Amino acid sequence: MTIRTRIAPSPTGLDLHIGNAYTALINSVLARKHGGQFIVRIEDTDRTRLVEGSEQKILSSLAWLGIPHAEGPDIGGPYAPYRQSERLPSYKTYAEELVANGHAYYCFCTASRLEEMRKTQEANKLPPMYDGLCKAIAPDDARKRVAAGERHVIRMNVPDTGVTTFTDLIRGEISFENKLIDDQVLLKSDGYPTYHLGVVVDDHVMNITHIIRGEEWIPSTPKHILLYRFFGWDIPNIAHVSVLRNPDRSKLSKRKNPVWVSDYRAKGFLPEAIRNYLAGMAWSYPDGRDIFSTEEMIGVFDMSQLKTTAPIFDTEKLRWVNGEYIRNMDAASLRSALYAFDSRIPHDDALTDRILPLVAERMKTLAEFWTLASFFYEKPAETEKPCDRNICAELATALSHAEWTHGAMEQSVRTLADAKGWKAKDVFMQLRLAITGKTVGPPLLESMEVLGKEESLGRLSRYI
RNA sequence: GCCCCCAUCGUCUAGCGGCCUAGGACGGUUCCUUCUCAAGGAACAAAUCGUCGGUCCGAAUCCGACUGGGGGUACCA
Repeated sequence: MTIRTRIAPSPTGLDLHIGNAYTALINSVLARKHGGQFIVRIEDTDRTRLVEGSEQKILSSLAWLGIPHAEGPDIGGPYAPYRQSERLPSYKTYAEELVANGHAYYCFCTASRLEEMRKTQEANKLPPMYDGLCKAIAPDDARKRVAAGERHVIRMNVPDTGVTTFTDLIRGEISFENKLIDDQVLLKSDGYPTYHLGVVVDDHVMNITHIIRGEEWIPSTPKHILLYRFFGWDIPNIAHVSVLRNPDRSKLSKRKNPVWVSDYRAKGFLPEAIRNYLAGMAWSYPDGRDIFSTEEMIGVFDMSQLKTTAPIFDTEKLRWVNGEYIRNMDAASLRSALYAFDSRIPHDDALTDRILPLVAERMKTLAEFWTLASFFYEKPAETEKPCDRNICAELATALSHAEWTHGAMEQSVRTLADAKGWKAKDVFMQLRLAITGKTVGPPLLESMEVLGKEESLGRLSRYI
């Protein structure tokens, strides 16, 4: 049997959540390792939280990240449609089937009654659960009320005795007492399924073999197990990966951290670096190295080695990983990544290729290119510190006679400093300020070589 | 409240009963290199393996309790 995995994001955010990217990567790696398929299914069943354009963002971020899918709403596939809002009749049929054989029932309770019920339960320190009022309605009566158009939902009929157990691929056996499982709503009054019905039906119908999702879903898994049993379906393999956390240890949230993939893209992170970092959050490379490609990961990936502890998303380490990738990139790739990232960079390949060796090892993100290299393109408006007129004048004279190579220029600067009894360090700093406008940056003389004699001396002369 | 998951340096982790006086990486500190900043090299600091009990000749590794952290408790996913 071919392995089929999936992610099922709901289009309720601005973009692909980094946590979704993390589970997507793991799902994708497992499928690829076994020559299977990784699919994307959009779970747009919450009409109130739907965000315009979210689905497109999710799909494009997934593509940008380099996590390709075999089937999805954008490219179709043998199990289309891949958008739950387009599969409504299916859920209704399955829910009705459950009602017919007693595993679910119609519920006519209003929102206000449910709210009151919960308040009472809370006051009495009871777990907030549906009290089963509508379960007592005779099936014929319930059917008549539905036929008459009364507003209703369909709830699953959870047995009130026994234990539901499942084996998590990375956590082992997990059990829940049935009496603590709520009679979950399966079909909402607007005709849309809840997550629980939708996910079970579609995972079955789409032949998903491995469900890999965040650990926040562990408590609802017994409901899903029960549904598989009610339907008489085989239960797929299930694994819950840890959630990513904020530095304060709470679940990663947009209030405390950037959570959208586009945030990281905008900050100048590379997709391969993000994938590498995310992979390291979930799993350790067998030989302990921190830098590895997704292809290398696929080669040695083992589900049972997935982490059980929820890691803190460490932006510093991500920056380091990104820097490693930038340093190891070939010039052409880095060049085009930069052009795509920052529109201010002129598409002058020859010039870019002369600048890159000077700045690439100083960058941790693509965004840092401009802060490091803008002086190559724009005359610095003013320096951070005032330049010494006398030193600048002497430098201009000395350099105007020097051969325009960094070696010769260095000789000339050092000779001047010696002759005048100035500290070479100070002279270099004056020159740096005059040329680049900053106290830090790429190697000065090499930079001046790129800038050219005329431009360099021109900048220097402004301070004379 | 109730249910569930988790627990090794600040952070990410290696470790799956003896190889551990606990190894690596990020970050930090110091030094080398050096025209600045990086990168690179060297070194240092940093974990009584959450606590307490067991099991065992032997436990970071197995079991239990507790504590701590996290998650879930919706006609949200």
